[in-house]
Amino acid sequence: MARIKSTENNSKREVIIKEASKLFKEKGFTATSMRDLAERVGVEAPSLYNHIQSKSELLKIICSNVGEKFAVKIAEVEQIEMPAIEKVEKLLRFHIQEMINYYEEEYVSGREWRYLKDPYLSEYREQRRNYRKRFTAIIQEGIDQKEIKKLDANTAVLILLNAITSIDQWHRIVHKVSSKELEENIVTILIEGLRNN
Amino acid sequence: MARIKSTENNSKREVIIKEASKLFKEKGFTATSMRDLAERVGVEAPSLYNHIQSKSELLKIICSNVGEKFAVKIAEVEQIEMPAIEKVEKLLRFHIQEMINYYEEEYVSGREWRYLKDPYLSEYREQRRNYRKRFTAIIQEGIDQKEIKKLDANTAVLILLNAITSIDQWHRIVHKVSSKELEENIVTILIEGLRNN
DNA sequence: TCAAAAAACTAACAGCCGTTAGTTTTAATA
DNA sequence: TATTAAAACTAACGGCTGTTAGTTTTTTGA
Repeated sequence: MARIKSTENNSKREVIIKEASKLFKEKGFTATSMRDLAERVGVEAPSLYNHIQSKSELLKIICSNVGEKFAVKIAEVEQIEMPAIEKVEKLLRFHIQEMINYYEEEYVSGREWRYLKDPYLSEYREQRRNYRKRFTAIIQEGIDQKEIKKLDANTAVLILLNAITSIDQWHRIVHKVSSKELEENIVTILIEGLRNN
Repeated sequence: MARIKSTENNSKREVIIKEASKLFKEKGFTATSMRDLAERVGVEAPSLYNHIQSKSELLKIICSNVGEKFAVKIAEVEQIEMPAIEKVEKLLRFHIQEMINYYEEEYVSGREWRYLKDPYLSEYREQRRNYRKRFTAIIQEGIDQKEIKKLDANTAVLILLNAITSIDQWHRIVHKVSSKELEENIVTILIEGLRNN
């Protein structure tokens, strides 16, 4: 009979995933070895395989957790009735908060996803495409409503997303300015850049 | 007696560096093997070592070429007498042009530099710090002159630089919109975001 | 307390890595 | 054309990779 997994088991798995996120962020996915990871967890490398299937699975878990969150968020924002520019602002603030609170996971899912293996690679690519497409539609709506400057919506989305998600010095800024101030700074630059005055 | 290196020799070395840039961009530095590179160049792996010293040296060359360009450019911009916001615009346009014309090298130097080995790693880090510092000073000048909104200059610099240099889909946008239009879109969003109206 | 399951361990695998040594072929120079 | 340097080749190295097999230890549940 299959036993219910104990909380100890679950939390160990989570420790591994958390530690993998940190290492993948620090050294990059390819440059991180299972022996590196094992050392951080305090165990020999083969023991990891009692909790996970493969190195690749770790990346997959990290990426799909993040992907799922953004899929949920954009669906939520789409349904609210508000000006497009405010929807954009809502999404930006969400991105910033996620970066502040789940920095390693966000960073890894943003920059190391290309080391996913098929079929997960294709899935993740599709998920990203889908997210960008829906974000682009919101921006286009804002342009049509003259809330947002006339510009190429695709370009705008790439600029916005990359401006936030690919900063590898969050810790440095967050130490210097408060996270609230940081959020306001970013939103100011990017939203005022879009807004049609 | 040392012979003068033939142009054939020089161009071969350049071919290797160019091909390395493409591969490091495509697969990442760590995931690229010397055998991969050799295959692209049309040669066996050990033959590469007649032209270069190590894999690491390739990354160093790519990064320091890019770094040098930006060091020269910011020194040039600093010496021109013009409003700070226009200096920022000049730098942004330069970044965009470099991304359009030397995409692989820019991408690699922006995202793979962390795999440099000391002492090059420290050098490069210092060079980046220096560049950001001088860029920050220009933005601070703009804030003091009330050309630029009151915000944290450090944050602003990170946002600006990352917005442009970490886009991994340049080819996709450049195919859709002309490079001139692309430049104007980006400058519009980012400069209007900074400008104090 | 005893049986069973979970999770740790050691040993080892096949394969790839960057690179060197030594040799042969190609190309340039006198 | 003969000499010499440059650049290609093959073979091989020590080391690291993710992972499996098999075994021992620890923890769990009755």
